[in-house]
Amino acid sequence: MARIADVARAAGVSASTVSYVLSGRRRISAETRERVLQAVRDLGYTPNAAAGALAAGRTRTIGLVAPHCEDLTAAIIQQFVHTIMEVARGRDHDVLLIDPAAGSAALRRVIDSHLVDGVILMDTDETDQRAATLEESGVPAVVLGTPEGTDLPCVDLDFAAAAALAVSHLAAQGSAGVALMSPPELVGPPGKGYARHAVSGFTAAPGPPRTVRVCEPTWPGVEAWLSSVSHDLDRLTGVVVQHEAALPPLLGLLRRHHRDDVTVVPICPSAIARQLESPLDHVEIPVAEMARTAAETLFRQLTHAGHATSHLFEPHLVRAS
Amino acid sequence: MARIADVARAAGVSASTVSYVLSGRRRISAETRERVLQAVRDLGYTPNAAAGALAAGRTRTIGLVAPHCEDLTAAIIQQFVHTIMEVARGRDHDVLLIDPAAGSAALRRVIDSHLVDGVILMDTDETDQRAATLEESGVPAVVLGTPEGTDLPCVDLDFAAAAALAVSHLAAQGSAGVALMSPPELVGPPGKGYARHAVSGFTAAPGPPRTVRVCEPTWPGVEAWLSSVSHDLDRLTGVVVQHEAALPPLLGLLRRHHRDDVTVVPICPSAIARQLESPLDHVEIPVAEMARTAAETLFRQLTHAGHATSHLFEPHLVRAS
DNA sequence: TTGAAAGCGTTACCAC
DNA sequence: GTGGTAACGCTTTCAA
Repeated sequence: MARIADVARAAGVSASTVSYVLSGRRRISAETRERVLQAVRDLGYTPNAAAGALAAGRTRTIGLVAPHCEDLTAAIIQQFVHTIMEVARGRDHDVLLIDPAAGSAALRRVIDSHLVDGVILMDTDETDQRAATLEESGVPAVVLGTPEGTDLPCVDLDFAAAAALAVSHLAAQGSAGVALMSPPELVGPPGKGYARHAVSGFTAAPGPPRTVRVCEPTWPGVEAWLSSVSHDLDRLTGVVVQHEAALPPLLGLLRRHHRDDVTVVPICPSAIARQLESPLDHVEIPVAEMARTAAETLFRQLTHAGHATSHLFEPHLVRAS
Repeated sequence: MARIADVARAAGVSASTVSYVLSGRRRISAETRERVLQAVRDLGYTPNAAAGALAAGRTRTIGLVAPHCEDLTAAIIQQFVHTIMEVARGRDHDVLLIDPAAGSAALRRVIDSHLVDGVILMDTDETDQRAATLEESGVPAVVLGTPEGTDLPCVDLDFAAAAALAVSHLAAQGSAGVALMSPPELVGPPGKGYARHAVSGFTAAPGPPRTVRVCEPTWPGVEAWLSSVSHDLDRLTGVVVQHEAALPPLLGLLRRHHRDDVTVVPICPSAIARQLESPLDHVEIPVAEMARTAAETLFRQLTHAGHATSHLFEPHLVRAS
């Protein structure tokens, strides 16, 4: 494989000139540049990443801690990962996976060995050790979620507002009693911020009587959940669902029990709402936008070395078309 | 951050000794090793990955091309990715994501810049350009699926046998007419090998009358599919499903139409079969085992530099418990 | 059992 | 506008 010296020789210039042509960090005469680029093409030269990283002190790689899940949520995560990779590639960076199960140690190892220039941490807890580790390490980083006690830039949907929006949508339809179906991640410690935020937004919003219950994402789990909330409320007419994986069983069971008086408003990505048994009005989780924002917030730190800011997305209601 | 020279100084040895202690590639006296390790701990030394990669000519990183999907299949992919990462970490390697949408060019770039020591390519077509690129590049690699015209080691489930097994299971129950629900990926070019293999195994197996149709993974899509196959067959009593995302709508619609005379046998991971409306006998896709095998096949090439062999998994029927 | 030193292939500073 | 060259931090051969 050709090295930079080979290209330099072929083009009749020095190695540094080749480097500058390729990086564009120096003015090079048009003729010289053309000769160099021709030599690069002729020899099929591709710079050695390790050598570049060693010399320049940056790897052009970002680390990504993505959670591992077994249900419909996996599709969301993938969307996220994919979008982040898109942004990264657009800036000539690569993406290294960091094991979410390995916690702070994995982060420390990857950072200390200088494998990455920055990190995106998904799926943070309310008190997230990894976020603390990240902050203390000093690498550029962005977290998804709203962990407490960190100054790292966060990106998240405003889940309190999202739940409130769902309630007001149901209230406007004249709902008599509304239940929030929360994911098991609500219960901690450590709990997930988004679950807790949704509960507070749900509870605080004006409207009909309400109840909140956690649900297992299985058919029997949803069946049990339904009977619980039916006890909690005089009359159940609306369900706010913050638990994608439970949606197919919920819709199936409501239909089976002929409960078409119950309106379901999920808080979920539109891609998931579209795959359901019946199209539903929903509060959208703008996954791609959030991922893009997270990635761009990271790159802002990598390039301008400027301070990055958090971004809390406003929820929007998407009507079933 | 401490460098190897700092550790060497602190331990009163040379840098090479530190390197050897850490790599274990040379016998070191117990006392020296202890002193070195102590210094490593004291200074919090972590070797610089780029420097190591440059000097040793290997990155301890493997590349992974994982497909991007929007439905239930995403959970399978994640399981795969997660298992591969587990194996990689067990061998002190990291995993770099390679954009599946960027085709051969992405592979070439990653390989030519020596970002990775080997590659795992998922979701190959029957005639896969990327597999060809990979083979020609000469890097250690493993592909999932059975692309034609490559000598790269392949890992896959024997989908022909899997479909045949599903048919024989239905035949044993006295099924009168069986339909295969194929994924849209059946139609090419380029088509997916697994879809084509399933069709041939399905068709060739002895048993009741059969029909094969492709299905869109939506409720209307499945509705349309059901009416097509009902025309094809005198009497539909069994469905072999090679299309995870279509399972929830299929089960929902069969129930809605009170077709409990129809038995559904999916070819899918057990994790997915378990999340369904009703537990189903299914032909298992052993995702974790396949991922593990793929990763280990790659590492066999990385370490022994020996020739790796393909692995076609025998299908097994898993009964709903 | 250990050390010295020559690379590995870039980048970027300092000259010209 | 271009070239020389010293890093970057490690691995590994050669010598002792």
